[in-house]
Amino acid sequence: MADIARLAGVSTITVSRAFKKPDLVTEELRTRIFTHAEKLGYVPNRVASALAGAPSMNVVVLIPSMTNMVFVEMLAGIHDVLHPRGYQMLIGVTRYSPLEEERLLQTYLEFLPDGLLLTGIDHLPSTWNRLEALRQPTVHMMETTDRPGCYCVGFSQFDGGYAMARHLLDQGYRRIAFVAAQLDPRTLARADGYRQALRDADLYDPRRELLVPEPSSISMGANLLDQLLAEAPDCDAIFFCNDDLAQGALFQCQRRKIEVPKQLAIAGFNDLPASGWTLPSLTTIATPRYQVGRQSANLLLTLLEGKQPTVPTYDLGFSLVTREST
Amino acid sequence: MADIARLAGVSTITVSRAFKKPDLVTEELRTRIFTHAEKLGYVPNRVASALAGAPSMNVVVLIPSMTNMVFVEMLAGIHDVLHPRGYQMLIGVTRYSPLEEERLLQTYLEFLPDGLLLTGIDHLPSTWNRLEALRQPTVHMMETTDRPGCYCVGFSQFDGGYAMARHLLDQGYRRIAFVAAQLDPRTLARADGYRQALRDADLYDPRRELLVPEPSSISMGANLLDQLLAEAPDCDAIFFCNDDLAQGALFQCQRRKIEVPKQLAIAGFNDLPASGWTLPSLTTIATPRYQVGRQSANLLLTLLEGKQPTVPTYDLGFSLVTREST
DNA sequence: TAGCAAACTGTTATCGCTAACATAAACTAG
DNA sequence: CTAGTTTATGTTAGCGATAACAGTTTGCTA
Repeated sequence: MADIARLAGVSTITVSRAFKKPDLVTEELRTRIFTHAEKLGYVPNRVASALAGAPSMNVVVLIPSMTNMVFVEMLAGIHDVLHPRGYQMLIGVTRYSPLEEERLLQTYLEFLPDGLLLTGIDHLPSTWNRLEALRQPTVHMMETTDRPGCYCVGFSQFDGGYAMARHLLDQGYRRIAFVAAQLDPRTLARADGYRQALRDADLYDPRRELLVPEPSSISMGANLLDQLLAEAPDCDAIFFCNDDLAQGALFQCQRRKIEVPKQLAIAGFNDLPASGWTLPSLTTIATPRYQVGRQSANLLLTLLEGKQPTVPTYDLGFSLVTREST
Repeated sequence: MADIARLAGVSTITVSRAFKKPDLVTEELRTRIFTHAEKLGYVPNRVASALAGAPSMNVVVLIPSMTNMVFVEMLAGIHDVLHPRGYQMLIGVTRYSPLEEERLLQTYLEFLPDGLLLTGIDHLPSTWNRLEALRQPTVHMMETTDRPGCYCVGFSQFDGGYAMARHLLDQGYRRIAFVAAQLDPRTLARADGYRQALRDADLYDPRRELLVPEPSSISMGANLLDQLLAEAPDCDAIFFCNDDLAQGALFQCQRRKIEVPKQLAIAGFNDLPASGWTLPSLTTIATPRYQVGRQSANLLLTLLEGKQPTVPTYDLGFSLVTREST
């Protein structure tokens, strides 16, 4: 920067301004500065920039897992909004642990992020306290809450669970099971929605619930189908907490020659790309995770500009996708 | 830091050392320093640290796409190695464009990364030049090359394509088609492998190739199956350039009541989790993308420590997974 | 045309930390 | 017991940029 300044016959602050606040510098000087910068192969130093008080252009993004497509698509949405605005994501993986989240937060604050994007609203009390003390804005993704002063973008996982259970009831199923793995807060909220719907219809039976803490996957879905049918062979529909499990169950039904939906209905959650193509195609809840990412990033950008968003919470909803499996 | 130093009755450099080079500070002082740091809620400032010459602890990772599970799993591997060592990933998405890659490189260098992880070896000449001029080490992922001074971790995409075509020939198929989308360099290398194998068997026929530049997906796989069978109805096997397309084709075959592999064999590439579960299960090439991520990160760490790795290139290979679809 | 505001550029003082060198104390060898 | 070495800490001087304030010039109004 000093070199450019010397060659262009200006002070370094003018070079700085030519790049960061171009309208404060006359066009002539600006072009002169840019010419010399080009010639010298100048690469601005964001680290120095951040130390001197400019925004670091870093945004911390904490997600539970990087191998779960749902969060990856959310990441893609965030990236598509932040990248054109010059922001970098610092991605942290909490492995579904609030404690790990707290640790990551601690570490990432060292990078002077301009803002934070966290998954979910189930943080440790100490995490909440720290977040409130920060001057950096935070947006919580994938769920909604009424907690005051908390910005979030998501949808009601409970309502999603309720809607699917309601759909199964509407289709005439009466012995509806719920199967879940990777029991994170969102999964549990879906379970609560399911329970409420079945209780409302006076058809709830805890023996038709199968919850395991292991990570979910297609093969886990196949396993859990077998396990559930062994324990509760009379059920006529199974609501899986996500499409991975449901797809695994569908494949296993094909192998076991269980006719879906005739003998057994299968439903999932999330609407992954393959879910419309399986045989039978999978009834599921389509969730707007890419949009959650985009909207969260946009909300954060609003906050970073110091503006007050019109509302603190965006409920992006979900939609029931009725297909052949129910 | 100055506050801690004052309270602990030492100079700031000693505080710095207590954190960064603990063995240079007596245990007594160290505990005194840590106690006060804790009490004050001290959060180190990595930005200042990087400006003063310490490593920035940032590693730039450029991948073509964030919605392709192959690259995401590679990312996961990188993350699993770098995170425990305190490094952050700055993730850039090139959208399969070398030009965009060059631009991203330019931008990310502003963050003073300690090292770079790039996907593939097809960079612009200007990108290669710039990389060679950098003092930061670079590792190229997913492919291998003999280019001198170039570190890479991957496997031969050509050999993968060849191996699958060879497998189909061995199974007795004689009219083997190749279908690809998203024509990136790795896909084209697989195509070359396929061609070579068929030419070696004197069975190559360009009319059985269908290459489209659009992104690949399950539904694209279904489309391309229809398209190929319309143009070349006599083929007895189709080698899809990846499992997404192959899965889409399998689903479409089920719908069209085309018996796989009796009437038509289907093969893919990558071995995605679902590929072992489809009906019929999918013959494919299992690629070590998670391991490529891990090994690349490890190689980079070696270089970051200033050590010379034993070899510049790691060929992690691949394996043919023979299943029901062929 | 005085008087003042707006537009542009410059000066100075950091931001928080660490490299490099300097010093002091403790140890070692012959 | 001296001289050289090691170990532990301190001093000084930046790293490369920007904020805040200070000039200087230009333009406009009455």
